[in-house]
Amino acid sequence: MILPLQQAVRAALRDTLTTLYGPDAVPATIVLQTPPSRALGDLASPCAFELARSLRKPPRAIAQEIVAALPAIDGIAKAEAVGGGYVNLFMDRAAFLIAHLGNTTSAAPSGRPKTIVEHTAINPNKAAHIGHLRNAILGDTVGRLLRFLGTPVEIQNYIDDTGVQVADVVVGFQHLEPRTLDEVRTMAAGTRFDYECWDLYARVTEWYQADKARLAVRAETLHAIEHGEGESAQMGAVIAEAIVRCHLRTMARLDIDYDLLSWEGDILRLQFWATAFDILKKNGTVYLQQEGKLKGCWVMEIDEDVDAIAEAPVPSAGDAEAVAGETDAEPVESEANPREKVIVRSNGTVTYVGKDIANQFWKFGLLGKDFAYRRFATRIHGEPLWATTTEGGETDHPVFGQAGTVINVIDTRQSYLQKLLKQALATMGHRAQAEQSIHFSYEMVALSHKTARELGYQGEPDGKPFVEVSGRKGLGVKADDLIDRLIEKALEEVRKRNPDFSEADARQTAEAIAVAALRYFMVKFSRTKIIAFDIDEALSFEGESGPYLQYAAVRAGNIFTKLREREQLDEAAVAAQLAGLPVDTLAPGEEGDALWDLVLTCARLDETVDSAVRSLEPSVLAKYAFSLAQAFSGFYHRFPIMSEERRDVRLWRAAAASYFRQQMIRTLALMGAVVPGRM
RNA sequence: GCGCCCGUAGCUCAGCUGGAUAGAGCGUUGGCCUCCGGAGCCAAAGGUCGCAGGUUCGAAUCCUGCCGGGCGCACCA
Repeated sequence: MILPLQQAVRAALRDTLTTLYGPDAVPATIVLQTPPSRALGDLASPCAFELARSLRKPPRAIAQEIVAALPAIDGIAKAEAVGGGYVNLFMDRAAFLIAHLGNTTSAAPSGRPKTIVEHTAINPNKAAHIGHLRNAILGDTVGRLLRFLGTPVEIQNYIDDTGVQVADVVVGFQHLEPRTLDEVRTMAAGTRFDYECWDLYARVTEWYQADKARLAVRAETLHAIEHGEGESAQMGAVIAEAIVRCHLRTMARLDIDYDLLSWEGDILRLQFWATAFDILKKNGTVYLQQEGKLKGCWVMEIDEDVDAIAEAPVPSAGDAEAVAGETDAEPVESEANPREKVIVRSNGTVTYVGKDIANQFWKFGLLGKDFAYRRFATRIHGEPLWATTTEGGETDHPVFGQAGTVINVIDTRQSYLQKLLKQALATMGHRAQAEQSIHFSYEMVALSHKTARELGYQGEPDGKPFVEVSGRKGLGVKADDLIDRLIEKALEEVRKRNPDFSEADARQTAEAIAVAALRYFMVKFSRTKIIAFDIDEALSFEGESGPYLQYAAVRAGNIFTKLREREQLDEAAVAAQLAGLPVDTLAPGEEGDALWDLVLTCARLDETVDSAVRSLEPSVLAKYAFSLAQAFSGFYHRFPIMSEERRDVRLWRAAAASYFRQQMIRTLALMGAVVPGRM
């Protein structure tokens, strides 16, 4: 909300500097910052420091000249030269609060093209775990942030239904259990099919390890699935679809859902790859290697300096899952010949990179082909969830794809391949799309040693600071287990504090708290930080946590509950009465500064979202949310409202509380959390 | 070997495009519930910002080189 004001201030400063010192002296960008305390002002410019050298004058003198020459700015009450040479500006407090209270209009729909955000993309062969939660929560939050700014967003979830991971579970059912297709169908209809597959998948991994020759079974099965042949393929389809529905249920618990599920099988069957392959061959990006160990493969040369293509990282699609290497990693490659990446194997099958290129082409509307679409399920708020399909489908589907920007949420271990993808796009002449292909990368979620031990993991003490989650080994915290434990813990607290709650109310409140706790936890670390997941830390509802944010908002709400009971005053009435009040309460001084500090913090939501989107860093919003709650909690304890006798003071304080509640509700909504009535 | 990421208080992390005494949570110590809910508030203790150079009026922040740790560099996804 103070963004427009900042623009006005910058413009005024620029004009003033030009008048005083000539156009050459004006810095390219006028830096504005926030003074460390409200008593020092609301906005500060250190421009006098920059000018000091060229003007050969002390910064303080320059600051004074600027202040004297600065024209009146709407919304700014006064300017001062402070300290060694800062130009500090003070806002008109009362006018600002009155103007912003109750104003929750977010950015108007911009004319910007659609942004596709692809996230989740869990292999449909087992239950979701905490690593997948980080992906989905980050992706969902980015989508919300973009929408807040008025950008049209399409959320996609890529389903790798034809990969080895599904094949492995098919192998498990066919060779370890063994089960018939019908038996698997029956199991798949159960509620915890994803958990059953979790265990089976781990057993299959052990089965392979016991005898490497068994890997041939996997190869056969994978081939059958890729070609849609026989019972293996049917079983794979049954498994994938059932597991996807499990994942959707899990994510829905966190208020995460999707516009479209794109199935890899459809990409294969519709031969999206063949189309992309033609283009790649035609311009030489991909060529047939005639000799060496890659003889017979279609390969792409790897440009070591891919970053030259664009600033932003890379695009992709595909599965965000790491497959733990089962053979020892062979680091260095052999000869010094240019490095090549296999796109089509010598047996004619396409690698992940190839499929990804085709998918990325489609997302930008560059493929000249489209999927058919079917209704797959009903979304959380009632709209249909669409899925791609190969043939038939329904005609009344929305337009999918054709985005201006594509953000793929995939963990950082895939950065190398994402780079290749981006390079491929650029090489094929789609520079703009290459630049708008953004790899939203984040570090993995591992387990703290303590939590790993609690899960029964007795690994060799390898000295590493954390234990890696591994779907293959079945080592990890399942998403639903974690959510259940969070709800359980929240329920205990809610019952203790609200013995009068009905069972349903208590349950609903506990769920809201659990969601806030989990989502805040996953978003509060910056993307580049490895989360060593610790169950006790995640279950904490104190300090920097989601429930702390909700609690602050609930308390603000309680104030208005009381005001309504005792004075028939609601938030709108408070806002309406401010205009005629004396403004002494807001005047500089202990209370005025504290109250104003809270108001100004509340006002920073818009610029915070802006900054979070520009840096693609949701933790910026989380940190803001926490500081917002802290600001209110401190204020709440220092300045009581109900017991304050002076009417004007009481109303100004109530106005600040109301503004806080409004902004905290919006902030939490951006993080997919709600504020319960009581907690 | 090459590439990317991390290294800030005992622990986990913030620190925006360089700027005013380096912040928070947890933990520790000590206070605060006849008064809008203690999932809270206040206070104290605790830091060579990995190391060394450089740029700058000014560096946790930018550049270079080291040191320590993680990840990646497959005809796997």
